[in-house]
Amino acid sequence: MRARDEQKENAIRHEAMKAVVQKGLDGLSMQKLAVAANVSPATIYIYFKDREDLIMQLCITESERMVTATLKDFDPEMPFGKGLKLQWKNRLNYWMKNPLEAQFLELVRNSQYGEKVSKMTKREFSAAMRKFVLGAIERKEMISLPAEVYWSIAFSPLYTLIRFHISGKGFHPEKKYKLDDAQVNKAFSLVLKALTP
Amino acid sequence: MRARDEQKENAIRHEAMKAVVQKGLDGLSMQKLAVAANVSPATIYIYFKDREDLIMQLCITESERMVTATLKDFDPEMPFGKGLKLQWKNRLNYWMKNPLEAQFLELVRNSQYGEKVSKMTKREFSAAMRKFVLGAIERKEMISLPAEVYWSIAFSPLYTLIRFHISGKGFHPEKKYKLDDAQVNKAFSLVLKALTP
DNA sequence: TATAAGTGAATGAACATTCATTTATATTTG
DNA sequence: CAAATATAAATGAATGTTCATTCACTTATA
Repeated sequence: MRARDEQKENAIRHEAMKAVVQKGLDGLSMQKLAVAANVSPATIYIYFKDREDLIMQLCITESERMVTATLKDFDPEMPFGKGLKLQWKNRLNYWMKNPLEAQFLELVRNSQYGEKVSKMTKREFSAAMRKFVLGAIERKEMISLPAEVYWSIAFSPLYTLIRFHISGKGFHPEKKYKLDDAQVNKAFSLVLKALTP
Repeated sequence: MRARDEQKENAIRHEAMKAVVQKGLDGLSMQKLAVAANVSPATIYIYFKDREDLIMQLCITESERMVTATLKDFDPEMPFGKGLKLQWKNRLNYWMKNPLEAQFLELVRNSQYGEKVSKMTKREFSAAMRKFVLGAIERKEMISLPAEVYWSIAFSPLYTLIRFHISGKGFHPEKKYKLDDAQVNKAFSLVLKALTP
């Protein structure tokens, strides 16, 4: 028996994400992907059932990596301020170190496959987040809020800043926008001010 | 001379946005669009140069409608709290009354056409926003912040809540999420708390 | 030597766009 | 006012391209 060449699968996965991020989901052509990954189109179908399966497998792998990165050193029993800060750090870190993968995930989530992807979300993850928030409310470290309102205040400013950074486009058209620690810390302190009693 | 049938153009525009929102940008097929709008494929090319022009024209028309809606009753010299509240109201209103159009714009902005679209953004609009914020800082009604950090706190929670509402998916998988006035007001008050000295 | 990896060429469907005509109507002409 | 004409709207079929996927075959190796 001949063994699978792991490098081939890696090349396919990497070039597929690159194509999607650079040219949109419909820019992912199986024939062009084969050329980019230096394999035959038929080879892709050894590793993936079809085009949709390829996209879904990439999502599954990357979602898991992202969840793992996001939960690094995190404990749902942490004090609120410390836990939220760690969440910001982990999420920011994942984006900065994996911009291609993070953008790929975001693109697919905003696409017609968004439904399918959201069904693969880890239970473990939302459970930890829920426990963290409920504990914080109980201990009066945080005000009581509907989960969606909490999330919108706690994390959407961070993701908005990250998107500004990745695109390089802020509100000063002449120069490239760059997110720095000072801005992250400032935004975080405002969010904390909003969420604490 | 034969006059153009305005209803045909409207049908094309409407069905195009519907297709994009329902099936993604690559789900917009000119031949299927012709069937949906009840015209010949060739007719579409009377009104629009090509597929990309169609998408861009839709963006231009809708961006203008959105800017107009957002600036309704707004004056950059308004007191900060009042002005920000009106902004929230106008933006929320536009989304609730034009979910199809708003989702279309968002989808195209997140796509490979995003670059092109952002170049069409109204000067008038950003000028008004800048004046509003600078005035508020000057009068000490708002803390001084980099524009991007300000925007991320001031508006991204609103858009996040709107996206929850439109998708119907919040953090309770069993029931449909619905954004109500109480939640908007709560989120707004937290944002205001974060941004005021 | 058996088996699965890997291939290049082929297939048929869907795609954006064009073209040779036909159709409706605003304007001109009698 | 009515018939003729000019003009652009509107069309269905056709064009050439690109697409995802398959298949008969070759290659590497356990």
